[in-house]
Amino acid sequence: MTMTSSVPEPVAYDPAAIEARWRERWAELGTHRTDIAQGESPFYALMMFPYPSAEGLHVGNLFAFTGCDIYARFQRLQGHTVFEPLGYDAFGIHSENFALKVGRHPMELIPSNIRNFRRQLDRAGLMVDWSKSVDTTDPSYYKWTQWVFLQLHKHGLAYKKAAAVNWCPSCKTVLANEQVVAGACERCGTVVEQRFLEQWFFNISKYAPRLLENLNTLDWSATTKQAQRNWIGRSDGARLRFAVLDPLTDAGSSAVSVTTEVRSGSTQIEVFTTRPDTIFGATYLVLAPEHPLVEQLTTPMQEGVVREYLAASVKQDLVSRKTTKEKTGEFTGSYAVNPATGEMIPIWIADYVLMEYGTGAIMAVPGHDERDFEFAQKFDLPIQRVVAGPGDNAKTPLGDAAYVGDGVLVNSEQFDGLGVEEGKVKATAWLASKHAGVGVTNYRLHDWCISRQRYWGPPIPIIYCDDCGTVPVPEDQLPVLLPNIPDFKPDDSGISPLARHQEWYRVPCPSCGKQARRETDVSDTFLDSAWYFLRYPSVGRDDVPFDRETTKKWLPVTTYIGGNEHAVLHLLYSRFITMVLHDAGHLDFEEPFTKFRAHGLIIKEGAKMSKSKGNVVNPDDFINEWGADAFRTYLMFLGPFEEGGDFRDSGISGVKRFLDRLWASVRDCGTGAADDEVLRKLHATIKKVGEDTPALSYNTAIAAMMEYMNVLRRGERVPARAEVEPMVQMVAPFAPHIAEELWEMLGHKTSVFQSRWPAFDASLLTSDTIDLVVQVGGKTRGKIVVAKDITQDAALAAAKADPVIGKFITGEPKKVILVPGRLLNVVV
RNA sequence: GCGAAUGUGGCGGAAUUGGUAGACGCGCGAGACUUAGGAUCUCGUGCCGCAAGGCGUGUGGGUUCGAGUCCCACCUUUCGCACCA
Repeated sequence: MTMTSSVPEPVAYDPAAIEARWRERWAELGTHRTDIAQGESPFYALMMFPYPSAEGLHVGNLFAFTGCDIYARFQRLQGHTVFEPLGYDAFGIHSENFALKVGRHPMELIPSNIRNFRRQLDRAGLMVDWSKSVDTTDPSYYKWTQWVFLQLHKHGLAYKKAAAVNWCPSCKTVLANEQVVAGACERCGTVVEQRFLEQWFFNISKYAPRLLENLNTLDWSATTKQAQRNWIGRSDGARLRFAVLDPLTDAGSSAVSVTTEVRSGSTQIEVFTTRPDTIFGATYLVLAPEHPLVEQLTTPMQEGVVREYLAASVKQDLVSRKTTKEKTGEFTGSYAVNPATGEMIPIWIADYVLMEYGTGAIMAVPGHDERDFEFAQKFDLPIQRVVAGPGDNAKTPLGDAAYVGDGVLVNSEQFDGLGVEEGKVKATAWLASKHAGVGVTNYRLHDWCISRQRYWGPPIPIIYCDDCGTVPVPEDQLPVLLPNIPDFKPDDSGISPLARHQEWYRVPCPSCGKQARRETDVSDTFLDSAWYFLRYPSVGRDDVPFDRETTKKWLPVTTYIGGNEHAVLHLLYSRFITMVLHDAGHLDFEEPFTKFRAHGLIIKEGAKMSKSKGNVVNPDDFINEWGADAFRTYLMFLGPFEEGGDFRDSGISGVKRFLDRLWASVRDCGTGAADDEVLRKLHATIKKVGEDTPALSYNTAIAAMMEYMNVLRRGERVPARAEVEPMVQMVAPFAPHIAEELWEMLGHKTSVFQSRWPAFDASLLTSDTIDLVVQVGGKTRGKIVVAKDITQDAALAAAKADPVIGKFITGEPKKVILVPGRLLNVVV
């Protein structure tokens, strides 16, 4: 070292130069490549792959990726072989709509978007192994997406049916239920219409019980699990059968004598209820307008009004149907028999009953269901109390609202006096014994419609042959390439743009060789992303979607970090596809993500960042001005990772100052012995950062390192090398470029990420004396320095002797409480 | 309506099992060094008060020697689901 005489200008921290240098070195040395075959102690750190938009990387993307990257880098310092891949989810309506808007073809737009994303991602300092990336629009990828479809088809889990589907008139495509938000298209906000189209569905509802059950075994964010539980929507109840009276014979006469036995052979209406205990209060039935029995049950007298009602309800869009509180309906003219009371009850139709749920028919118990009550009031139908709440009896009038609370059954013959829960069980058993019902569990989860009448997706690998019917494309003929067509704009026909291209869809039948035609719909983007994590480790293998041995070694994913906006879409579909592939013998695990953590949202000035608000932060600008290390660290410092935080432009300066000080500390550090007090703080910091980082408590980990820096440099002291070296390792996951540079400055020849996380010396963290807090009458009055194991009497004496505290202790204490190592409370 | 969160200085946010509320950072104030400072460093910074002291974690009660933390009743904001029988 050259010193004294002419003092040389100290080398300042120059993020731009350092970061460029380490980007190159990492690429050169392949630092971020994971040896998939040799990996010992494999650790698969997954982040949700982005949609490569034309706008480029969003701060929200970087927040998520950085959080995952820190976790992954920390695990690497713990000695794991970490695999951190990233790819692009580039198919889908979003890309296609954008391409249409700017008048370019997605096939040329997406690659340029990806290049831009890659440029931005490279600057962020992620430890991503780019040799194992995926692009869902690449035939070498979607070949296997089509393969996944074929596996479902092979196992009877993919089927085609004409169904009322959600149709977005603006995007001109079918939407999954999950993509309809409050009756409007999730993407463009247009009100969704009902249409009847032939669609491919995946039978995910069959897996509902398992998807629900398995949640208990997963280490996932509680909010995410809860969202999935709600979405799967289990409810326990019963299916009950109501015999319909023959309108010609029974209903015509005024003195109807009805047997309480359900007569076999007669028309029956099956309902689903969660309240079989209230069967004695069922005073009418309601069918959904689309219910198949409506036509048969409508009497000639009611035909006119029913028809009118049906016509109106079909026209009505789903929004008003699903959100209007005002009840509407019509009487069909027919009656059914309440199997419990034997009474004749009218059958109505109303659109507050949904065909998609349960059986599409309900028994109405207006006394104990708010919706039924409202309907009964409006149409003057009988309301019967069968549950008595506290203070009520069988005769207490219901007033102006249904009673939905707990209580005991009344007006229910042999069930009178039973509690609601017991009543459910006994009533179900009784009805079952009369062959009028059976206890069942119902799920809200619907089958997954995967057909999209659009262009920008993987063609569904199916061929229709007049002789052979629906024929799956043989696996050895995959991929079914998406043709490059100029006219990819969808129209109103409900038919995919691919259907305009005979040269593409006309193919020989794989089975008989006769002229046949391809399915012209493409599959939902969520199918692309439902299996991508299986592909990463096996990227490069063209013969299999995922290599058996590699998959065994690397999956399930060790830790998945992503946004909670995918709690019920992507995450549920991924679990489903994994389960199916497991059942088909392709995987030996059935849950793809052992641990999942949802990160929070970055907001700005109290609002979500959006172009319309003009509060979008461009990561490039910040990285140019402050460096990627400061930007990363700031993103993690502004709030708890799992909650997100408020991005303030001025906040980053504090983090930059911290890195400047760290830089100067290493640059100037001496070879002398470490100071004892500093060393104690260092080891406490190693402990804290080592605990907070894997807990994703990044903000407090950074705060702890800042605190240490304050101690380290207090009074402009020159730190010792031993005091700063572990600090470089601790900061490395957060600010990898500067850490590498400082590590090198300290004389190391290999990457800091080849080192091991510093160990802390527990013996340095304990001391013989402690600061004992003294309270008098519960109020804190000060603290005294005493021996760690001081007795209560000695502590009291010391407190009395303290000039400040002592004056509060007047007279003989009533009570003295010593919490060893913490505090003394003197009650006077 | 149902479900899940949330509420702490001027601001973002810290606080083991109940045990010094406000760590860390921004901002702000004072000072040092400077031709200069939007650089750097030092000190200060919850509120009221000259002080002693008092008051302070959405509101109102409660338990406790002691409550941001536990219990009861409300209120705020956010997110998810929403006529799911």
